[in-house]
Amino acid sequence: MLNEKTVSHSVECDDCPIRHRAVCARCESDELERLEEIKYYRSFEAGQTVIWSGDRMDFVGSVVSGIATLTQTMEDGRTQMVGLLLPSDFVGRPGRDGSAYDVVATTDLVMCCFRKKPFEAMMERTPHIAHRLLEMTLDELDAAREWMLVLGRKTAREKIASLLTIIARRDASLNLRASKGVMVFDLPLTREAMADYLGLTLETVSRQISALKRDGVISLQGKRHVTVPDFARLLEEAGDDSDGGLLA
Amino acid sequence: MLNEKTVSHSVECDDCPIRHRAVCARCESDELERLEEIKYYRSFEAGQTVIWSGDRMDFVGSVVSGIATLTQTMEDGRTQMVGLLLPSDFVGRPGRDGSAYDVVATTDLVMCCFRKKPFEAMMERTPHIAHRLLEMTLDELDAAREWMLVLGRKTAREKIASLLTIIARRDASLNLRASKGVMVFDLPLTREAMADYLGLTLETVSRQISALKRDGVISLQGKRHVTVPDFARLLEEAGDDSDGGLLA
DNA sequence: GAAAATCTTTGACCCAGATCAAATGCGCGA
DNA sequence: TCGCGCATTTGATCTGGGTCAAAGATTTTC
Repeated sequence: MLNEKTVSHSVECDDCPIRHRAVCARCESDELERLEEIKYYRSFEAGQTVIWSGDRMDFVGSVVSGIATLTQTMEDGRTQMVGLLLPSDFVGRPGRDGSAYDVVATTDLVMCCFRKKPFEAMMERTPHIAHRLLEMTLDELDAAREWMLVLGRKTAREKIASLLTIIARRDASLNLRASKGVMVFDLPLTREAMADYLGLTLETVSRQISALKRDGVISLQGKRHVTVPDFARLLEEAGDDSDGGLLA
Repeated sequence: MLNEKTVSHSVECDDCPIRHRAVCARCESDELERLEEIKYYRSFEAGQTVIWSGDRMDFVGSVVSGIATLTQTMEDGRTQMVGLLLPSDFVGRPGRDGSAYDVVATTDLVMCCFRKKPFEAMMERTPHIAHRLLEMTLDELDAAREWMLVLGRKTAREKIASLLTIIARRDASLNLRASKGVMVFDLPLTREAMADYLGLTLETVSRQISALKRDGVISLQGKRHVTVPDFARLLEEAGDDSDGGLLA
């Protein structure tokens, strides 16, 4: 049941929902035209693996819509999520052949891809792309380091609150809303995926979510739809001082 | 007792010990000359703070010799190390004013610095620098993600073994030796610093080091000098399959 | 629309690592 | 050489989160 497909109907970059945030964000219209020549779309269904760790990767690309996860696995099966890929995030690494991680679509996913060689060549001639990619990579590095604090030093309750904080923030920024007061959003992850992100077991995730609900920090409609009555309270529970610091 | 000093005696880039690994690695000699005009050296003593989190940073630079740490601290004092800066590693972020982390010299430290504005301007005109910086940032991102697996999923014993693995590898690569068989090196970190890196307490670090010693995985001469009789055995203890994967 | 397959919650118990506390070095200045 | 300060080790005890087990919920399949 392999349902990945290469979509042929071309979409104009001008109308692209991630036009101003992706790796192409800084491109002038002539540069965009050349990118348009080498791009193609791929769709994946929820649950499908986009790339296996160790696989040879002959493309790079951006998430256009949907959500994917980057995961590392030890031989004995322990797994750790090391990245959450949201629309506009970049997948793949110029200058390296294999993927170090599994990339899995957690929702239906559309990606804007470029074959690696032509993209690398284009990057050489187009500082706007290289510059934007550096900026995005530095942001990801900050996010990864922020996450190291979560994994290394926070309690289970703080970890859950931290994850909710991130998802709420990203959802707000995607929908151009402010990150304060009452916030409402959907959890794009199963309890197990949350556990893999947080370095916990799924049972602990479930228990801590119940506890936050009991204490009025959040309320749930169904299993996935979350209401946060007071975002500042959630931040407190996450152990973050009001500043924040995670990338948008 | 502030003993930082700006060293004025200029050192030729050609003779620089990090010439071929730092952000300037790809530069041609004319580019190097222009870099040489805007560079200056700073020295720090062991224990000194190079930059405080939140400080305005008006320079960027490379570690020339010595070791520094990047750490994050929560209001209640919990701290997590998020990076270990070794010779050739880059400090600071073009395009951002403040530092997000504390940078502390753990040994005597020499840095090759550039004022941020001139460096950013130079980066615009010099793709070799931007390209190398992107490459280094991608490597750091890989290292950070590798570390997320350590923090999130490994046991205390595996964490210690993982840290020893990294230090042994980096030491070997710096001294152009192979990462196999018998390895000997110095620990550049106190037990407390190791605990901050690993998300453990210093007592647990001490106990696990004693256990590895008891089991013959390592032996110690003094508190800091380590002998690993069989590196493959140490890798096993770290839970890594033989491949490795951490950056050099 | 009933059965199957998932996903989620909850309970009981256990253990790895934290916490609290006390020695034991070890280097350094007077 | 002595004694003070600091890093480290080791012991005793506690606990947050893991493990094992069993019900619910919710969605999918036919």
